[in-house]
Amino acid sequence: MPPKRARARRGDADGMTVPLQGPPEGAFVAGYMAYLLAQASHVYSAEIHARIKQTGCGIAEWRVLACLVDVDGLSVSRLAEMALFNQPRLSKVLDRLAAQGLIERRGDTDDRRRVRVHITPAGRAHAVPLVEIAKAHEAEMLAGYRPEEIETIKVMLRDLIRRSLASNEVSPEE
Amino acid sequence: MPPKRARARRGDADGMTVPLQGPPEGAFVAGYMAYLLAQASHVYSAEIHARIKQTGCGIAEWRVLACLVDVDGLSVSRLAEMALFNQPRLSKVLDRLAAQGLIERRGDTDDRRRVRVHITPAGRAHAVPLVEIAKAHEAEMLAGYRPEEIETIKVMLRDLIRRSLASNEVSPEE
DNA sequence: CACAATTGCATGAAAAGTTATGAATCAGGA
DNA sequence: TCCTGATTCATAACTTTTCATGCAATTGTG
Repeated sequence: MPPKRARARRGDADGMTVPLQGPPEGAFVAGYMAYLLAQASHVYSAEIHARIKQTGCGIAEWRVLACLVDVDGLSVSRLAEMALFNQPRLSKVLDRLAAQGLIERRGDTDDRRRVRVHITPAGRAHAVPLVEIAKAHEAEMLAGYRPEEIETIKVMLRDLIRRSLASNEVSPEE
Repeated sequence: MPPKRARARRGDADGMTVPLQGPPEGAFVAGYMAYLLAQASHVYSAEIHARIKQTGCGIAEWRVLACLVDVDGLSVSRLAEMALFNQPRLSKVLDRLAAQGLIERRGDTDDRRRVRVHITPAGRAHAVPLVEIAKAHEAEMLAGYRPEEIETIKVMLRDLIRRSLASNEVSPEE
């Protein structure tokens, strides 16, 4: 057992240090939506990432497995979208997961260009406890909120996501 | 000038494809806060990242420069916190920025372990237009919201960030 | 003051990610 | 059918990030 890093703040299994305090007041970034979203994602997930890593699973691998527990048999590119990876990166993560026997690639018989990704029983056995850890973490993190507040936040985020996707779809001007 | 990828949806200067639609309804990840935050950050920033890259600046470099435009002369570790990098990664980004003459490292005279990072005039000249691009992007992205809605979202995010930092600080229950 | 512990940063080696491209397959006309 | 263009995924070459560690400076302790 490693000697337990002395007095580290939590959420740094990757040596990542979480900000003690954000940027100074009045700074550009402090009011910049893209920064707030990135910071929120970063600090909110720091602890769960640390816990996942402690199990020996990488974060990229965890994200893919979590998606596959939800919906199995996606094509590579759709899984990449869902896991927020570009396609070549996902291909390499899949290589690693396949090497561990956690996923399996199967050719699509209808469209033989396509490869469908399936989680194996071993993969599911690996992933399910991680999902439990994630659920427990979420419960801890949101313990200070009332249920309707949580719902409000999630609705707002989904709305922002929907609008962002809409913006990104519009024809590249010119 | 490169032949401009055909018909790409916006926000993929890095070959990154932005989801057409999130995960399926009822999926675990669809309701999982960490995922929503990551997805929101991802899709919201896709387009601005694409624009920044088109200028020839990398995203990591942009994040550091944006921070330095806000507050110059931070130490390496504090700048790393602000830019959401771990320390070795920031050190290497700084190497690249220094090689381009955009930043400068100066030893702290009080504490000679410390290195203070300063943006150079060339760095500022490089960064300021990028900040303008970012501001324009933010205005576009949030054009559909009323000002008080935007404020509400930002307040909620800052609150979530504050609470997350607080959670991360508590002694590791063990 | 001497010495152990800590802090701040850099760095080498290994791992992972990105970019550009290619091979295979499919789809839509002429 | 044959050809052109698009789609899906993998991969090679290159770049970046990570992990572990080392060195130097500072702090705390007796």
